[in-house]
Amino acid sequence: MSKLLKLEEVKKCPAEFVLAVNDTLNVLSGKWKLPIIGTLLFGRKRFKEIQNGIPRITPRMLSKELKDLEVNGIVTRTVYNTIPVTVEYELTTSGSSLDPVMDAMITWGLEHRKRVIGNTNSL
Amino acid sequence: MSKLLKLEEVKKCPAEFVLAVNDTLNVLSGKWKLPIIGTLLFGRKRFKEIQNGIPRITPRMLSKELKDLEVNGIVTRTVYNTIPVTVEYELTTSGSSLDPVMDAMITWGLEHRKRVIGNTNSL
DNA sequence: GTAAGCACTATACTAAAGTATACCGGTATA
DNA sequence: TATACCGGTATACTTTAGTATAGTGCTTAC
Repeated sequence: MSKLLKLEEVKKCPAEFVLAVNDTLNVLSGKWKLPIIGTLLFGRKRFKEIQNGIPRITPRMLSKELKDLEVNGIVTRTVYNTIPVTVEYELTTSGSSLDPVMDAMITWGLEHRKRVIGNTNSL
Repeated sequence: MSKLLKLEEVKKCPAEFVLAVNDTLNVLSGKWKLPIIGTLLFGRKRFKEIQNGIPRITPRMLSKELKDLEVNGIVTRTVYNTIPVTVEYELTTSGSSLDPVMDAMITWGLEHRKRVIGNTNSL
């Protein structure tokens, strides 16, 4: 397998296609992933800073989701042994490079709203 | 508000940004949405055809997800009064235009796999 | 008249995701 | 000594997502 596959070729291969899209979807799925990633797009932040930036999130969920993002290689967790300890979270390369995916989603979401939700006056 | 917003401007507006990305995410989230959309990318299909194309899906879930996709404007449902009735599902403009989003996801997913899952030999 | 196919629906269940509330050890401040 | 901040964890709960299994009304095929 060559080190760089063209998109067109991948699309002919449903297995790899599905795996890759699923990876992306899994990383972003859940109620709080997007707010967290969004917050970290503005730079590294501490636990409480993230929590304060996201209105109704509980520490349990924030902790859980940050762990999730960490094991998935989206954020890094750095502990400084200050007194008391300071913990900072930061997006990895993978995390930051979600930007084009988000862009595509924004574009689609806006277009879709114009087409559908604009017509029917629901939601 | 002008009829066409530049992406850069939208990004400065967290509310609209989050709404649009959430729309996209909601449309794609769930275990069976992607397989269903994927199947329909190859053209309009009947209920049983979709079911046969997606290994372990139950008619309940297929029915539920198709309804979901329909009310979200991703697929259309057409009933032909043949004997017995024929029902066909087809992607709408919005449904078909998910392509660039998927492309972005494939690209990110593949890159991410190379970076992370390639390193640690897990999953 | 029995069975099978189509396009589903109904009921009941399990599992996963998310919430609420309280608490931990350490430190520093009043 | 009492309170509060930091970065969380523990326990119990509710809600949502998904599964299992059976059945519906209609029709044609045997």
